[in-house]
Amino acid sequence: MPVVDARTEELIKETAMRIFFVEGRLHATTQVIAKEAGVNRGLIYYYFQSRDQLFEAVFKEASMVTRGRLRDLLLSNGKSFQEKIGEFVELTIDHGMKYPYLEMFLVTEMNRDGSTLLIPLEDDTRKELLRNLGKALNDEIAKGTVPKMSPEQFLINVLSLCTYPTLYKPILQQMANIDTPRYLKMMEERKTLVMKVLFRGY
Amino acid sequence: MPVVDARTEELIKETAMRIFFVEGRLHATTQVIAKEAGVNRGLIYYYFQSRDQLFEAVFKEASMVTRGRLRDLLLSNGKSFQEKIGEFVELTIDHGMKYPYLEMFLVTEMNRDGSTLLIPLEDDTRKELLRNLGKALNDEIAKGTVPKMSPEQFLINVLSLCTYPTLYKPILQQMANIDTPRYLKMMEERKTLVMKVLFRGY
Amino acid sequence: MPVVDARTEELIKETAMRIFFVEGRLHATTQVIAKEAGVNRGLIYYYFQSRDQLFEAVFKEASMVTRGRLRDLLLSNGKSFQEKIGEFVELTIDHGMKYPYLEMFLVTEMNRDGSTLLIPLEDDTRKELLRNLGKALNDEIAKGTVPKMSPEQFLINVLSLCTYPTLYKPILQQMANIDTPRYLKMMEERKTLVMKVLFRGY
Amino acid sequence: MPVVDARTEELIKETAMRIFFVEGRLHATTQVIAKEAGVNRGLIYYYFQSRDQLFEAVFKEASMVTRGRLRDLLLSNGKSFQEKIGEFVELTIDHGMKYPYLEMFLVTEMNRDGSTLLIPLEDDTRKELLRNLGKALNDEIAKGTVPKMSPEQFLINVLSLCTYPTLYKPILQQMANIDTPRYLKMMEERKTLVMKVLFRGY
DNA sequence: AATGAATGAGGCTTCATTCAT
DNA sequence: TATGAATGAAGCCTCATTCAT
Repeated sequence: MPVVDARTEELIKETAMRIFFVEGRLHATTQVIAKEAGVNRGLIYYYFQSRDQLFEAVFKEASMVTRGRLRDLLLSNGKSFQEKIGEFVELTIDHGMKYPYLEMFLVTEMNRDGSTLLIPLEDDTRKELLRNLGKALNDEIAKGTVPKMSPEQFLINVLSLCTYPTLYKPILQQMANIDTPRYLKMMEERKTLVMKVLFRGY
Repeated sequence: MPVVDARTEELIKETAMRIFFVEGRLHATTQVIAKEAGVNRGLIYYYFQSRDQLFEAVFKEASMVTRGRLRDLLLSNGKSFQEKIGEFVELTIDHGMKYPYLEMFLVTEMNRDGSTLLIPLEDDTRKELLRNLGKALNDEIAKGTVPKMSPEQFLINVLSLCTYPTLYKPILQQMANIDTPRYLKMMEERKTLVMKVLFRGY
Repeated sequence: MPVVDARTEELIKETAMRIFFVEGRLHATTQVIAKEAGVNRGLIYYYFQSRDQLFEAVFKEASMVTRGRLRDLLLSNGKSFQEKIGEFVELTIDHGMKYPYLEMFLVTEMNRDGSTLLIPLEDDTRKELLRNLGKALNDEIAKGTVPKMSPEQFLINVLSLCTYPTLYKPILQQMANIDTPRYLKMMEERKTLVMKVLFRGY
Repeated sequence: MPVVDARTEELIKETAMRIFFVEGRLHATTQVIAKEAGVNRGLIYYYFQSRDQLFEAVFKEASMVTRGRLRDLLLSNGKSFQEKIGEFVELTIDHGMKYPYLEMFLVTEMNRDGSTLLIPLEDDTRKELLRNLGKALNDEIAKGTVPKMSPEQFLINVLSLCTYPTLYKPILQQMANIDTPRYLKMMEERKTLVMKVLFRGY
C-alpha cells in the first residue's frame, strides 16, 4: 500500500546525503538508498529521473554552502584579513566534519572527463579573488607574520590544513589511536592551531 | 600477438599501477586493464586470482616506499629534527606527484568495513614514533620555532601540507588556472615553503 | 489546468487515436498519451481500466467503418460489380490515408496468440461474400476484363493495391523523393488507376 | 559449465532471425532469445554488444538479398522488361514467404525518427532506376500492355501485389479459411497471376 | 601460459498499474 | 472526477570470474 507522504522526496535526498557524503558510500546502489530511506526504488526515478541526477541534487545541495563561502567571505568588508581567514577556517573545518566525503567526491569527480557537476568559477571572479587575496597577503608578508609566498600557495595551505583531517579521519584515528570524542576535540583545537600555523604571532 | 614472456605478470602490474594510481581510474574493469596491457583478460586471474588481489599487489608495491619512510626517517640518527622533517616532506611530495591517486584510494579504502589492505602499525612502534616525535617537537616549541601543539597535530600538519596538493591537482589547476609545468614548479617550491610554515625561522 | 469536462474520455480517445493510428507510435506509453492529452495519467485507468482496453476501444472505433464496408458494399443491390469495387477502392484508400497505421497494427495483432481484438467473420457471412464475389468475378472473367483467378486472389489484389501505399508512405516518399502534397495527389490518382489495373478496359 | 562452441554467434543470429522476422515477435526480449537459442543471456552482449545491434545485424543480413535485387535486376542486360519484372516478382514473393515480418519491421522502422538502419538509395542510383523503368514502361504503355501510369505507380503496384500477401498471411488465412499448404499454393500461383495483372496479354 | 567463450550476479531504468486523497 | 505518489515486474546491460582448449 502506498505511503503517501509529501516529504518523500526530501527523505530520499537526506538519506542519500548521509549515505554518500557522511558515510562515504559513494557507490551505494539505488536499491540500498531506497531501502535505507524505506521507500520503493522506483520512487528514486520518479523524483530524480536517474541515480546520477539524485547524486547531483545531493551534491549541489551539500556544496552550495561551500560554494558561496570563499567568495562571500573574501569579498566582505569590515573584517581584517586574519579575521576573514579565521572564519573561513572555522567554516571549512565544520563543513568538513559534517560531510567528510564531499571533498573526496570532489577530487574523484574533478578527474572525470566531461564532468558537468563542477561549474568553474568565472574568470573575472577568480582573478578578483586572487588579487584581493594577494594584496592582503603582501601586507602580512611585509609585517613578517607570513613567510613570502604566492597567493596560490597560501590558499593551498589554508585548504589543506582544514580539509585533510576530515578526509583522513579514519587513518588518523587508527594511526594515533584516537576515538571519536577526542577526534572532535582535536578538530576544535585545530581551528585556532591552523591560524597559528598560518600567521606567526596569531 | 600473444605476449609469451615471463614478464607478463610484471606488465600487468605496471599497467594497473598506471591506471589505478597515476591516472586515478580506480574503478577500471579487468577488461580495460587487460586491454591496455595488451594481454588476455584471463591472465589477470591466472597471475592474481582476482581483481582485488591485483589491486592489492599494486597498492602494496606502491605503498611500500611510503610505509617504511616514516619509520626509517624518524628512527634514524645523526640528523636534526628539522633535517628529518625536511627529508620527509621532500619524499612525500615526490611520492605524491608520482602516484597522485594512491592517497585517494587510501582514504576510500580506510572506510570500507573489513578492509584488509591497510595493516595498522603495531602498537609499540606507533607509540615509540609518537614519543620520539613528541620529544623533538617539544624542543622546537621551547625554542619558539613551532607553536604549542600535540605531536598528532604536528603530524597532521606535515601530511596535509604535503599530500593535499597532489590530491587536488586538477582543482588547483582550474581554480588558479595553472598548467602542468607551473604546477610542478609550485610543488618544488612547496618543499621549502612547507618547512617555512612548519618551522618559524627555517 | 485540470480538464474538468465530461469530454475527457473522448479527449483521451482522440489523442490515443492520433498517436496510435495516425502517427504510428503504437508503443506510446500511458505517460505520453496522458501528457499529450493534457490529462492525468490515472484518468486513463479511470476511464479505460488498462492501456490494452484503451487501445482496444480506439482500435474498434477506427475499424468500425472498415468492418462494415466490405459487407455493406458487396451485399448491396442496384450497383454493378465494377461500381461496387470502385467504391470499395475509394473508401479503402481514403481510410488508409486517414489512419495509416491501423493496417500495421492489424498485421501485428493478428499474429499474437490469443488475440481477442479481431473477431473473425462468421462462417456463413464469409462464405456468402465469397460466393457472391465469385459469381460476379466469373462474369468479368468471361467478358475478358479480368484474367482468370480465384475470388481470394482477386480480393488480395484489391486490398494490396489499396492498402500497401499507406503502409509504405515514408518509404515511397524517400525512394521516389515525393513530398506530401504530391503523395496525396498520387493516392487520388490511384483510385482510378487501381480500377484500370483490376479491370481491363475500365 | 561453459559449452564452448565456435558457432554460438551464428546460433544466436539464426535464432533471432527466426524469432524476429519469421515468427514476427519483434519485441522478443534478450532473455527469450537466449533461452530459445539455448545460450546464456550474457553471450548476446558478448557477441553483439546490445539488443539493438543484434537486431541490426539480423536485419541487415536478412535485407541484403532484397537490397541488391531491385538494382541488379533492373540494371541487368539481355532480359526483356517483362522478364525482369517476372524475376523480381518471383524473388520478392519467395523472400516474403521466407521472412514475412521483415517488411513489417521496415515499415515501423521507417517512421522512427533518426533511424539509422535504412540507408536510402543514393540519389543518382534512384534517378537512374526510375529513368530506366520509365523508359521500358512507356514502351509497354505504347504497346497497350499496361495502362498509362507513372513509373512510381507501377512500382507501387508491383511491390504491393507481391508484398501484401506475406504481410497479411494470418488475416487471409482466417478470412478465407485457408490452411498453410493451400496458402503456399496460392503464393506460387500469384507469381504468374501478378504478372497477368500487371501486363495485359502476359 | 594463454585464449576465447561462457556464466551469473547484480545494477540501472521504464512502465503499467494501483491507491489515498 | 481528478491527481500525485507509490509499487513491482520486467528489461537491458556490465562485469568479475570460471572453464575448456
